[in-house]
Amino acid sequence: MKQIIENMVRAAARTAAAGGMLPSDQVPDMEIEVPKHDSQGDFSTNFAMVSAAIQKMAPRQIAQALVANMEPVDIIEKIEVAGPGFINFFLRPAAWHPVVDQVLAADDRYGASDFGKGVPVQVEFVSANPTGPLHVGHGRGAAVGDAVANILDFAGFRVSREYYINDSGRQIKTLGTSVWFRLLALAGRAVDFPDDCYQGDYIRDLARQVLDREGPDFVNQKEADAVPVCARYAADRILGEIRQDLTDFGVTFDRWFSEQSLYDTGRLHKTLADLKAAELVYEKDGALWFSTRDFGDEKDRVVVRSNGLTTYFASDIAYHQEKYERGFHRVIDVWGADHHGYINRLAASIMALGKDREQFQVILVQLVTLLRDGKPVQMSTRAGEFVTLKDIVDEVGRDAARFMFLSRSYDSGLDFDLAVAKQKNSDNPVYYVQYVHARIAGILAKAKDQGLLSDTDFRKGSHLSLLKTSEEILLLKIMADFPAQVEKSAAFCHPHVIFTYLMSLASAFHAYYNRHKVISDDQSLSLARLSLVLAVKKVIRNGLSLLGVSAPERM
RNA sequence: GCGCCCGUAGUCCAGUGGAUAAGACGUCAGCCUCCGAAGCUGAAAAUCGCUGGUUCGAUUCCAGCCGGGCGCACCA
Repeated sequence: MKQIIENMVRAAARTAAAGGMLPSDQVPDMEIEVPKHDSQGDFSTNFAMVSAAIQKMAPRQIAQALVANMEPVDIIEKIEVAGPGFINFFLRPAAWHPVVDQVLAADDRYGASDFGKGVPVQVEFVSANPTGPLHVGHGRGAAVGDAVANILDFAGFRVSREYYINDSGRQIKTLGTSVWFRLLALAGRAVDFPDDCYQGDYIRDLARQVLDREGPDFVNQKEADAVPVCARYAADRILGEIRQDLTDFGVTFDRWFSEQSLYDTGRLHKTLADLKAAELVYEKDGALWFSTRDFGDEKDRVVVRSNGLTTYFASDIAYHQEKYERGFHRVIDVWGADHHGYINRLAASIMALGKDREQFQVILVQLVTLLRDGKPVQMSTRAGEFVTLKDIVDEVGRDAARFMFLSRSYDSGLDFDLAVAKQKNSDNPVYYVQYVHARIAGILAKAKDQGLLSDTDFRKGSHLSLLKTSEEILLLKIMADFPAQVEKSAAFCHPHVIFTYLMSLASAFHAYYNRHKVISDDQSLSLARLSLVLAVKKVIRNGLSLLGVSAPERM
């Protein structure tokens, strides 16, 4: 549609220049956009304003000259010059009717595109340490990462979802120590539980399991031998629960990547060798430093400590290098906002190893503040005081939780009030959208009872010209806009664009529903309207599915 | 001190250069003999944090302030 109008404008500019009504035939960087108000037409262009400098004429005069030389195509009802020099195009209802057939034909692919041109993209998200259950913050990251992956996939990228398991290093050792000490206490030994260990009840449960498994003699092991056993067992169990919680949240991964495997396969070693060969590292104070400063970082970073151990940063460099070697052209990491200080060094290392800055992107998800009756809930993983993702899914449901997490830009902090989210009835926006789907399902069921529906009825589209009320035209316009919204959402990796879109489509439908009867004595009109609402139902479903939210037939 | 994110109605927020700043919650006034009222219609409510700059045009871009959140390890 925009293309048609742009072509008309370009043609008019040529004609006007040839006829001497415009000094120049130069076409500037104009935009065809959808105005905010109905009174400003269906589309408008700023051609005249951006041409003022070139043409050396007042914008309104340019606009008049252009309109005088325009040959409107048949879907155009009228063209006006307005405001400072906008040219507004008003379309006939018939211009919008084809969208119904487009939706019905494309079905669950309506809105999909080849925008991404099959470029392989990896989205790595959640990647929580297997030292405790997932909490609310992880939930938001999971919802965002999964939705971004869905949207990119729908927009024509080749997407792979990955979870990076930090199963090596100090936190895992701390986990093992925590379990070990709880285990000793269970066995009746007098121990001082270290302050820097994890204190949650789940540690006690794990200790009990290890004790049952290993037998009573296990307490006589040396700490150095026992801790790794505890650590491995605990990490495996916790990871299994994380996986289950994510599955229950509707999130699955194509691959779970182990940090430890970077050591085991020699990948990390190879990366360090590469860095040395490329002279990107140097020794100072007994440690090995990466000159990330040369690539935009504030300072250089240590990759091998003076005690000989590699840093977490070193694993991350190897891991990301490995990602690109697997063929991903773009890598997107979803992180909590508290890790933002880490972006520059990782980006620096990626650029140092020969990739473009654009190939690496971090989605920073701002903090979730969990509230209960308006008051913040204090949380600490170490102290074992937190509301888990599982708790939330159990309480408010998967759909409501996901919709809530995606309701606003991840650039903003989010207040998640359990008391409000628990209300399973009115206030939750997810029901507002799902209700549209269920309502339409009800209408279609009724139509079927009355024998109004058959497969062929929807294909012909011959009755669509009967759709001409303002509410119907609005629905058609909004549906026609869906592919563009998906593309925008994909281009910026912003799932909330889909949220906002769904709210506006739902609002338009509810208004229509209250004003007009879909099924009436007029069979042709009924068929046209049934086609319309069936299309709406499909678009709602497609949008919800991008956010990982179900579209129920009944509620 | 340095860096990142955010300042838009009483509250939560959408809006990456355009014409009258969108929606939700809350408030007020209405709508079910009729396809699901988890819905709809209407009203009141915003000097878009402040000051400059770029532009024909700035809530949007730039700079500097002010306020809030989060980071600044040879931890992960």
